[in-house]
Amino acid sequence: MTSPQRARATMSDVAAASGVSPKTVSRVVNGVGYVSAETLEAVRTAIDQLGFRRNEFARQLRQGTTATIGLVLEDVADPFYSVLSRAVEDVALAQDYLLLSASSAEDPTRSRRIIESFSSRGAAGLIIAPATDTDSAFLRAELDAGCSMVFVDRPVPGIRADTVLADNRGGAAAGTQHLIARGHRRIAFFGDSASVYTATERLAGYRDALTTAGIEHDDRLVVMAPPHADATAALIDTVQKLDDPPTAIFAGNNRWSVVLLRYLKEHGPRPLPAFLGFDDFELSDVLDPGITVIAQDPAAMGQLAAELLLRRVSGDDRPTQHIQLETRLIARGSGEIAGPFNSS
Amino acid sequence: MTSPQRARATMSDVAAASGVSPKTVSRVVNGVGYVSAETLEAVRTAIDQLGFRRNEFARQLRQGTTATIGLVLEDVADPFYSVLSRAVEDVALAQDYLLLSASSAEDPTRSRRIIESFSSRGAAGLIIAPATDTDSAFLRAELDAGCSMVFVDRPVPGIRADTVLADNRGGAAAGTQHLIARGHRRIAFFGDSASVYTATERLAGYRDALTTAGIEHDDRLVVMAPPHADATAALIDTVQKLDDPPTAIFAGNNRWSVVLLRYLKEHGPRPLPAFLGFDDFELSDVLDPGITVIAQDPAAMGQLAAELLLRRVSGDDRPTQHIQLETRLIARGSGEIAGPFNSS
DNA sequence: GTGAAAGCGCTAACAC
DNA sequence: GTGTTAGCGCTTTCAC
Repeated sequence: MTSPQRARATMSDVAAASGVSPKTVSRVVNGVGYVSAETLEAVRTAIDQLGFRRNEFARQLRQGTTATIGLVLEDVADPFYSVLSRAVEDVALAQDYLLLSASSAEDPTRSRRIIESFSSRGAAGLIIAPATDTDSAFLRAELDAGCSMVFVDRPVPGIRADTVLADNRGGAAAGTQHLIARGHRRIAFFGDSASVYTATERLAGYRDALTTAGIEHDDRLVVMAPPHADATAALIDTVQKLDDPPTAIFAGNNRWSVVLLRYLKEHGPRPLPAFLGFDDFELSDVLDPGITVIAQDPAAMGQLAAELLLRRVSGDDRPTQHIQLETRLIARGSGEIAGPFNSS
Repeated sequence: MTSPQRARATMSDVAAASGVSPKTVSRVVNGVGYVSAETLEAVRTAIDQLGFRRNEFARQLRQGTTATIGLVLEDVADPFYSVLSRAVEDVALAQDYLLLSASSAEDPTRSRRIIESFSSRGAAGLIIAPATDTDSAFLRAELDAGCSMVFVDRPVPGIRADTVLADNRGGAAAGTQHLIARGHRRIAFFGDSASVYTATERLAGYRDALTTAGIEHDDRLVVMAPPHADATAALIDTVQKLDDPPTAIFAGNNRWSVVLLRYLKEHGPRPLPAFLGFDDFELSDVLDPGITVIAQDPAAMGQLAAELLLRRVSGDDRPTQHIQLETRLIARGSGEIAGPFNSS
């Protein structure tokens, strides 16, 4: 049983032990300024002996800022965000920043609480995938207080800050067009709640493609709801049991893809309808047929956002940047099932 | 253009604005001690007006601790850990704790750096999925310095601290037994590097079951390697091309499951061998056949660890606890493919 | 119910 | 090259 040495050594302790002033210890610890090889050695020894570690609070209180950035997203357990999160972390750590992260769970109140905590803990900047209805006046106040922000995945209306977004509309249009080109005229679209930015953008892209192809819009083929609701089965059923059911399905995000694929396996019409999902996911290539997707690049999104933020934090005050990431269609089979009007 | 009010208001500012002393403001902010309704009102108004927010560093410098816990895991992008992470976060937030998290990437140096940062930022406690070869002397020093720790998924040899682990050995034995019962005698095992605790435990469970059934161990059927290596295809090939190839495959973790299933889809012998994976994963039920797994419960692991840690942090000093979570076999089809010696 | 004084551990500014 | 002084913003202690 070692007796726990409750009190951490301070710089003064180290200074006393090595016969120099606290300031010299500070110089050694931070590698700033000149220190003679001799005293350096003495101080280092004392540091090791006492197990000294710099007290970050004191340092930060003095300096007013921290090498910490905050990440707020909808749910770390969602693969899209967990990959993004890891990318942010890697950039942060490479520049000696630490990452605070939390899931807003799409709850504006929780989201605000998180942002306040991060901010009052001196996060130098924040990367935010804003929850729907995030209070923008509040965010603006934070921005004005000098807290840099980069928004990922979704913008906040009325907030001037850097954004890194995917080309949701263009990607969804390309996906829909892909299905149309294979003879589909009745294409169902399942997206998240209409209040979610990405969902609405993707729906718009879907509609763009239908319009371009001169296909009538049938609202009964469109479902906009959170995919984790228990009601999903009923929603899907309603669409599938139309007199004129869809011959192709477009899933608006990876959560919907999973729910729909599960449904199709159990209750799906045979032969299976064509299927295309927005956002790639693990095992999409292992399913049979492989799932055709409009792939986003969450790692790139996280990396770019982190780099942008860290530049801002270090004083870059160039005009607000809006980065749009291209999406990429990956054909694996499910989206290449021909529709009834296929003429090829 | 609102001019950014660079400096946040302090308690003194609020005190001055409302004509009281800083200490009274402190009482109001922290809801401690008695304050007359009148002054309370005045102080609150000043706080809102000035946009005051308590400076956590100063508070923490004074108090010596923070309502923050740190989480160190292998990789947040791994679904097992991302689910665990979310569970920890929910428990933490519910008790007004913030979560610092970082991925060790199985690198003991990175891991140590992360733990040091967390600790010197005053994390009240840490939840750690220790990287292999984590320096235990270092951890012990941290523990002695008063930083509570709970280890999840893996223990650290020689460290006395709470652990929350899955029944890796028992689960793997049950899985192997399941395959044996269906007539398999040649069962391949693909696990992570032998240096990884869970990998070795699961291998031991696999061997337990073979021994119990009186089946000879064939080391050529055992692969222990990190599943993200580029060499996986070659490793799998070697096993598959044995004169007497396996009729069943046991994947030692979800990363290996994905790699193996991808291989089997493309190059697998037909009919497919039986397949069983340790740890459940998304879409395991949507694949055809559904993938039989030994399911762990990462959310429960995270929740229990967080609750345990927060109790420790609040002064609970009962003896070290070791929680073992049962695993659960979920039969979905892939593990029920009969082997050549099936007699049922 | 409220205030004054001191100090947490560090570093910026300046002196030597 | 190294030391001194002062103070970051808060809370603890104790006095009123």
